[in-house]
Formats: sequence, C-alpha cells, structure tokens
Amino acid sequence: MKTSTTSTTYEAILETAYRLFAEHGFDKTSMAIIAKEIGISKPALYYHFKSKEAIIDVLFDEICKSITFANFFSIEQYSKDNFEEKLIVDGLSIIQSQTEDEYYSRIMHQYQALGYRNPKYMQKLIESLDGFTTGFHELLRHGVSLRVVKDGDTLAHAQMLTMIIDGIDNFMTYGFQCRYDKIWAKTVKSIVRGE
Amino acid sequence: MKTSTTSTTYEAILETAYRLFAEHGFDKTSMAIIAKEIGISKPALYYHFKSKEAIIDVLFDEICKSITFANFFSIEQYSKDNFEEKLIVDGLSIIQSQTEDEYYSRIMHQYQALGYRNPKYMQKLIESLDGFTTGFHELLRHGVSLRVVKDGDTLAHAQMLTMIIDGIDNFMTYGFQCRYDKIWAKTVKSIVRGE
DNA sequence: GTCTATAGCCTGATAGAC
DNA sequence: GTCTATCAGGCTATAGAC
Repeated sequence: MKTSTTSTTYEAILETAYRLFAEHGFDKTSMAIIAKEIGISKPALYYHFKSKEAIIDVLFDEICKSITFANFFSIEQYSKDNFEEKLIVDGLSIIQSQTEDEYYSRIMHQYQALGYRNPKYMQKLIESLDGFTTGFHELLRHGVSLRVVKDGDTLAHAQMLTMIIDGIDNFMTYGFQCRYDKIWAKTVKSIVRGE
Repeated sequence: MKTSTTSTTYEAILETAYRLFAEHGFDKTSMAIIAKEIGISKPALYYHFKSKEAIIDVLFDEICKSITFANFFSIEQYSKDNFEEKLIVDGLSIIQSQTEDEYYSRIMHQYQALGYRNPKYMQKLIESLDGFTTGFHELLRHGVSLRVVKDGDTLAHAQMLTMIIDGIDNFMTYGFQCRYDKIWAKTVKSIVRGE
C-alpha cells in the first residue's frame, strides 16, 4: 500500500477507503463517509467502483501483491557466508515494513475475519501463507545444499518461520512490548543450527 | 464456551449469538436474526440484554475467562523429570481444545478487530496475552531453578512460546496443513535445551 | 465525471398490551 | 417474560440532470 501522491479520484478513493476501513472497519465505514472524506458525492464514488465490495476487493489484491515472499527474500543472494545473518536481516525488514504502515495489520485482521465467511478472501490468505512457507522451504533447502543449514524437517521449520513472522506482526500491532528482534533471531538460529 | 445444555432463555441467547457471530460476524448478525433463531421475539431479547453490545461484551468476558494460562498449565505439577514433556503435552492440549470449538478462532478474530477501535476490548486482549507470557515466564524460571531449563533470556523465550501457541491456532483455523505438534515440540525443546 | 434527490431495505431499539 | 407493532435513522445503490 501507500501510493505516493494522490493524483486521480480513483487513487484517492482507494487511499481514503484503506485508511477509513482500517480505522473503523468495513461495516462501519459507509460509502457516504468515504465520499465525504474525499470531497466528492456518493454517486461519483459509484462511478469508479460498482460497489463497496469492489473497493474492498481491489484493496485486498493490492495488499496481497505487496506481501509476497519474493518481495523480502531473494534466494539467489543467500550464500554460505551470509546465510544466517541475511535471513535474520531480511526477516526484520518485513517487521520493519509493517511498522511503517500503521493500518496494515488492522485491515488485515478484517480480511482474515472475512475469510472465514467468504472463500474468495480465504483462498488468497491461504495462498499468501503458502507463499511464505514454500519460500522459506526453498530457502532452507538451499541452505542445506550449501551445508550451512543443518538438515532436518525443513518443511516444519519453514512453517515455524512463517508462524513467527505472522505472530510478531500480530503482537506488534497491539503495542505489546517484546524483544521482537531477539525472538526472530533466536528462531532463525535455532532452525539453521538445528536445535 | 460451550455451555452444556440450554436451559434458560438467557443461556440460549448467549449460545446462539456466539454461533451466529462466529459464522456471520457481529455486524451481519442482527438482533432480529438471533431472536428468530431461538424462536423468541426481538423485544424478548432486549429484556435479557439491554443492547447488542451487551451480548458481545458478556460473550467476550466468558471467552477470556476460559483461556487463562492457569487453565492449561499448573506450575506446581512441573518437576525435573517431567518438565519438557509436560510443557509439550500441556501446550498441545490448548491446541486440542481450540480444535474442539470450531467457532473460537473465528469470533476471536473479530474481537481482535474490535480491539483496534475500542480500548475496552484491546485491554482484555492484551491482558490475556500478558497472562500467557507471564505464565510461561514463571514456568521457565521454575524450570531454570530445577536446572532442567537452560538459563537465558526467559522473558523472550516466554514471549516466543506465546507467539507460537497463538500462531498455531491462527494457522489451524484456516485449515492450513501443518505438523503443529512437531512445531510446538521443536519450539519447546529449542527453548528448554537452550538453542 | 460529478451532481441532487430518492428509492428501498434493514437496523437497533422501544411502547404498550398480555 | 414475552408479544405485536412501530419508529427513526442509516445503509447500498441508482435515476436522471449537467
């Protein structure tokens, strides 16, 4: 998310909706409020998006695109020498990027709640999780082949890394005071070095 | 949750609301639908609860009461001989209990979304997380004093355990196929044995 | 592309009888 | 404790003018 500067009405709608949805929830953010906040009328809004759900869907697509595994980890850059350190640093960069967008977790929780009721969202959420576990799995196997990661149940380890990344984000959004860097580093080291 | 058999109207309201809220969300579950599902009228519902929010609040209190650390872990039962194994088993029992209530995670995600907008819910959610980290922290320090847990940053380790429990629950609700038992056991062992 | 006006529905909540 | 009837207000979405 975070489109640079608002130029078109279309972009203004997406940015404003993103913020209002995060702040007040999908249900409590009416089309009228979104329109008023931008300074246009409700029908003008409907000119750009055929329904409220359409806005929600477009936003979800954009969010999903911005949080792929490949955006944060480049397997080819991992070598025998930098493996553990780079995995720690790249992981922290995810955490960092989520700190910078205060609305991300708030709105994501809502898509998760939607997912339980609507397969359309559920599917993408699972794809996203799957992308991370698959990515970590490849990365770890690469590490094994480099002989810098101890061989073991790399799939379970990949799932564990995904879970911790997800959990850290979750905790952070609550302003829960944790040594997040330490937790991530500890997890990575434990997995790389193999218990 | 899960009151045995429904005897009073009051209990019927709570049980039905719990299920409908989990299935369709707070906003999309109207007082009329709840009343209809039970077989009473809307005003009858308002006789027992002064507002929709009152139902949501009572449900949240009950849920919070049922997921305290002490309900799953009894520090005094942990000895030098059974420590690691018992920590694994007790952790799995949480995961197990959440499998048995298919609605738990669904409704919990909604309270989390509410928490971002309403300090009333936020506070209890944080208290709950805090209860687990504090509990694990005590447990780990107990383990250290028993010389069965390697000394280290027990607070960070306690937060890590909380995060994994939370994350496992999260993943499970999506029907994500994981070796949850393996992930939990791996985490516990890594922490108990110290890296 | 944007507007005013409004249709049509659903909502939370209540008045008042039994 | 439970009912029928009802209200006031908010909602999504659209018709039709500019």
